[in-house]
Amino acid sequence: MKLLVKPTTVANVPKPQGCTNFKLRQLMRRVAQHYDAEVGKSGLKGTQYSLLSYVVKLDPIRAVDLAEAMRVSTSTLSRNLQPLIASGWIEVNAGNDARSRLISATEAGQIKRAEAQRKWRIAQEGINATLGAQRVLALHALIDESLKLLSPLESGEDNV
Amino acid sequence: MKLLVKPTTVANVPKPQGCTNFKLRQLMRRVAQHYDAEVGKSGLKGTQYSLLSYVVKLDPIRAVDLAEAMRVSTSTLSRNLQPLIASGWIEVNAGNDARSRLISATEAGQIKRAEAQRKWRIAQEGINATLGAQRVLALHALIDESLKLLSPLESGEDNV
DNA sequence: CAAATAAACTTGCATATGCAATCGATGTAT
DNA sequence: ATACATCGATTGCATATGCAAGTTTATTTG
Repeated sequence: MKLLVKPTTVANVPKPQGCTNFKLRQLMRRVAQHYDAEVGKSGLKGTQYSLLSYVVKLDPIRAVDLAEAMRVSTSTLSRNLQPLIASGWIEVNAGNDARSRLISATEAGQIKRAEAQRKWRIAQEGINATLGAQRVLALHALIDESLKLLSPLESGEDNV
Repeated sequence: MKLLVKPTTVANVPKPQGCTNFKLRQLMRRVAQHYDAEVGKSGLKGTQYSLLSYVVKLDPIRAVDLAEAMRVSTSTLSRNLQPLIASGWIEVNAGNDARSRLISATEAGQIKRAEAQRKWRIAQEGINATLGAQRVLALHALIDESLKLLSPLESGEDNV
């Protein structure tokens, strides 16, 4: 009996070939270009759109919390905020604590975000069309699962 | 009749939620950290390991061709080569053409690559273990398919 | 209360990334 | 042959990214 596809048992999974890191970067670069081409029409890079969107959604929020939500280092966040502050779309006000500050979206920022969101949707639908919704769904699911497995958002880690 | 799972027909695929661009970047950052932690022990960043590996494999190769193979812009490549040249792992020699140059790995570069590869393997196996080989395989396949669909490597585009 | 710790940000350093412009070398068409 | 287009590579500009170290403020401890 000749099987076209080997029966997949736990011990029978072929080893992945190639470097996950490199493959991810490759796709990320290509995808970023696609989004930038569309979202860029609003004056925002794709990354800036993501950041502004998170601020709008979580407004007002501390830098640490925003960094954790976006899973980016605080140092990166600190710097990535600058262009948006300079453009007047985001502002930083005093927090309860004298060391922390609260990040908010300005009036102009919310408007800009809404404008960019329309471009984003076009870009996203382009991806959905090119890759097929099914594939995009699978990719999203795989990414979400992988992130969970890789960084178990330590919350119940009181074990000492 | 109540279906637990909707039958999936072409017109019945739910729209993907969230931003593919952002999700990809999130995972890429996390994965890069994982590889850097291990490969870094050899003195190479994950990205530098990828670059050096490509040079070793395609040696000797022109910058344009290397950039296309790695799907990175020539400007990025031009700069990313610098640290490796400075470290003496890669060298650039004259090409046939007076404008082009040929990139090669030095003796030291090949040794360094072999050393880094051992670290890379550990990192990759860590990923395989954490995510599960099955999931990594699926992810790789999805990435490869997506790349093909997004950038049809124009080769047979002689239509004028 | 003073000293040691921890928390919240920021900064120096190094790298990654791409677009547009530039520069020199080739190739082509008239 | 000469003007124009192309190619191969680099550079200016702007952003993204993280680690480690530094600063200021708050909290915990002795």
